[in-house]
Amino acid sequence: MNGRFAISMHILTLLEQFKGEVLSSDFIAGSININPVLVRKEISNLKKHHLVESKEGKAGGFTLAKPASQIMVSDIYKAVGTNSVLGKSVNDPNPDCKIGKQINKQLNALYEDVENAVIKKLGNISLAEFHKNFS
Amino acid sequence: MNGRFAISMHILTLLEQFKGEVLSSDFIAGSININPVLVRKEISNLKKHHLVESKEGKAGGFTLAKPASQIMVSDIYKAVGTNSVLGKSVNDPNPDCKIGKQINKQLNALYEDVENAVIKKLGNISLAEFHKNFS
DNA sequence: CTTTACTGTAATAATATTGGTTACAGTAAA
DNA sequence: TTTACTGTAACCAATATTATTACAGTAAAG
Repeated sequence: MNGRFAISMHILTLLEQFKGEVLSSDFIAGSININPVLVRKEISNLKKHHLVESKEGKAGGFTLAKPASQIMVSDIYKAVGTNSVLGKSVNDPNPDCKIGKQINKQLNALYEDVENAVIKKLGNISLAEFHKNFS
Repeated sequence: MNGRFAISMHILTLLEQFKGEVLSSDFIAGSININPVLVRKEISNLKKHHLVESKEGKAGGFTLAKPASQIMVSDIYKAVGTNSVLGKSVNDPNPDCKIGKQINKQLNALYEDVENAVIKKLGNISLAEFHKNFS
């Protein structure tokens, strides 16, 4: 995976920290230390998954779409949802080989198992709980 | 993660399938459909972790270093051990922000938790069991 | 109604990571 | 001493990721 999960977590934790306020992409980018456009792109995705709401125009910006207690870290993980935990099985193995012929299917089954374990684990933690760790 | 875990799984499953025989990197590469040098590179790592043994010279090649029943998929995962399941927290966040200052520490704790869940899951499956799925 | 401070998004450039290839020294069987 | 391998280094190509620029659209505030 890439750094997108970390960015989404950072964004959402910030929004919880400043709940009640509307945060601009510039402000958020300043905390993460990345380009504001990346923040807007990432939030565009979080909006699609109903985790964040935005307001356009002057004094516009972002807020959480629902209470942090109702956002599970697994929701964030699924929203970011890039590639699998164990990587991709991008190879195009030899179909004339018994192992090559079936390896992708078997690996994908394994990947799915692990993915579910991860989601279960992250489903135990809400954004509110994650945020409580910040002293 | 990248495709290295898939490659290692493929290599080890092949070695189990042809146990008793010594497989060359050319043969293995033919099944995976990648370059033989990549196979040797990946096996170089598996050797370091005592999962594979090699024999140099003519008629040389590779074999499993121990019975497949004694190799857990978690061992393979740990051997490949590239980056974390949830990605990296490569950002260099703003230390003047309460969230930015602590986010990496908090994310790393989360990552470790998830990593352990994955290892636990993969610790239930041996290479022998994985190989049994191939009909 | 125009200025200001924002979002939204496309297009592109820079950088990092990953995978592929060539080359060749070293080894051991035949 | 030839042959068929491993072991690695060095380099190149392909791909993925992240950063930047640019600008249209929106809404509050004067």
